[in-house]
Amino acid sequence: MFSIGEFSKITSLPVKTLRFYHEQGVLEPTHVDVQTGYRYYAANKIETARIITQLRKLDFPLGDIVDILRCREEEEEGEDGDILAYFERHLQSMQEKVRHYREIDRTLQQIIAEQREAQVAMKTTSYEVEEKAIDSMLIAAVRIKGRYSDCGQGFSRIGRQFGRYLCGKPFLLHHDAEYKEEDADFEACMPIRQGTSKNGIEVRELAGGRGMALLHQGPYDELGRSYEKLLAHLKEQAFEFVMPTREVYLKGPGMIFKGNPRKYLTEIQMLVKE
Amino acid sequence: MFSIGEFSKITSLPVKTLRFYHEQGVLEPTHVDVQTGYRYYAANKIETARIITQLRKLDFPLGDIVDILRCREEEEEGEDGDILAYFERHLQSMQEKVRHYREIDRTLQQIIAEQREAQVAMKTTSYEVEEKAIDSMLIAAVRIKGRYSDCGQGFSRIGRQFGRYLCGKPFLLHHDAEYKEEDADFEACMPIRQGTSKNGIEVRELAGGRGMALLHQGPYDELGRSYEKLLAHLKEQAFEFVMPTREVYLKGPGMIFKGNPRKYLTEIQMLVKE
DNA sequence: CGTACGGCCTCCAGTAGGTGGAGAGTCAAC
DNA sequence: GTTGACTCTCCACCTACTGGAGGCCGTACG
Repeated sequence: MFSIGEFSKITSLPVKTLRFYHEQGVLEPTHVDVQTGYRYYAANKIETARIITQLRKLDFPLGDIVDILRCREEEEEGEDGDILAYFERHLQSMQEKVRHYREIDRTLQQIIAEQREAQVAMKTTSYEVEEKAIDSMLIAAVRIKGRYSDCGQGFSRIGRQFGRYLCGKPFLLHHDAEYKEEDADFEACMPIRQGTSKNGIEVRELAGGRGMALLHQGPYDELGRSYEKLLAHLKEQAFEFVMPTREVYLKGPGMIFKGNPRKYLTEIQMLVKE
Repeated sequence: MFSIGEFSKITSLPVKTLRFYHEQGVLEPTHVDVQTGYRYYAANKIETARIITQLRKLDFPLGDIVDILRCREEEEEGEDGDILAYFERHLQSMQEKVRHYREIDRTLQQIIAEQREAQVAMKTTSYEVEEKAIDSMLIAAVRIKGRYSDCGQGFSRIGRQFGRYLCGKPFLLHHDAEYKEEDADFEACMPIRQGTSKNGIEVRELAGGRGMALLHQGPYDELGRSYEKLLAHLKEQAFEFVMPTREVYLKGPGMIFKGNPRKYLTEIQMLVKE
């Protein structure tokens, strides 16, 4: 018979925990001194303690452990208990947790990447028209005819469908030559690594080329000023641009923080004829 | 200004939770009536509530949320806070959890598979010598010279190293022609899907062939009887066997339950010359 | 005028699996 | 006999809520 301290050293379970297990009926001492209340454990309890430790490492709830231990005792007499059922049920819930935390993990990574890119863009930026080569890319696109404010629904549909294949910033393709409030014709697009058209989302290769780009910092309703600046520059240099034009949302309202509109960053890109 | 009930409907946070958030200083009402104690929330609190909900969905602790919200308020004045640090730290702990639960998941699957196979073996078994073709297989093996009781260490070393690539029951290869107590020469082996030799564990292809096998039910110290039976059978049929012989542990003491030794199942296999 | 109802309040308890501490009793050795 | 190590019980604390009791306030109905 071991005192609680000795038994604690043998099983490497804290004394407090042993007392708690006694209270919960998970691991009862072999004998309790009626006078002093001292707990004493026989050697065969070591095996029980080992089993409990193993099951706890697998995150079994104490209640289940009690049941499983009871099953085990019955099983000694021959019949194969339904311990397996406990394990299968538990496996289910563990897989559930894996899914849950993986989902969170994925979302966090996305948020962090977004935030970091935005910070970099914030620092290395000059707000002047610059020429840049625009690569062709695979995109998922939803064509919308209506108001620009409806573009959010397009993006979230793409996000739901292709969430894990996204590989760049969302952007709009404008198919209207002039600004339209009510009946605009545009596409909400996201670059993706792979995928095929489905559920009204078109996946296609978007051609690149020689482009002129201007970064716009500030709220979206001030984009007009930047368009003006970019168009003026193109006219000055005698470039002719091709439709559609692109509006890339480098930093906008995040999925958690709306942020300060004065800090939103948008790049206007136009491909030019060579 | 909304009463707590109205605000609850807007934010889909239970009234109880709103009161709790007030108490914790996460989401304070705009105004509290001094007479009645009634809480009243202004419209701008809806956004705060949304952020809290989002962060809670990502399993952020309330304490962190308080800090993050404070950061956000400071950030309105311009400086980019260290919110990112919170996200990164949280990402770490979420990845930790994914690893943790994946590990549990893997172990549970293994236990369940083991248990199930053992049950099947238990039912379909005849305890007579039978001829069976033994396929060649890739194995991880640790050679041990000493006592048979040391084989457990070999298995656990292999388990740690190749845990996720295991694809069959553990077995021993006996290199001694006769039984030795003290100075036995044997290998602890596990079939694996892939891998290369390292850390004193040899990975190699183990040849198959025509074999004779006998199932043994009961504790290991009674294996001698089954060896006797198998050898008698071989002599009777004028077979000549080749070394090493194999002892496959179909059901033994599990990693959780030691189980009843009377129910242990071991298959003795010997390859014969043709 | 009395009361039933809905909304709101505070305070207390409980969840899972322990951990930490206070204050008091017990054991074995010197 | 005393010291120091050991053990006991009881209570509080952790997270993020949830549930319930008992009570206040204003309004509608009989």
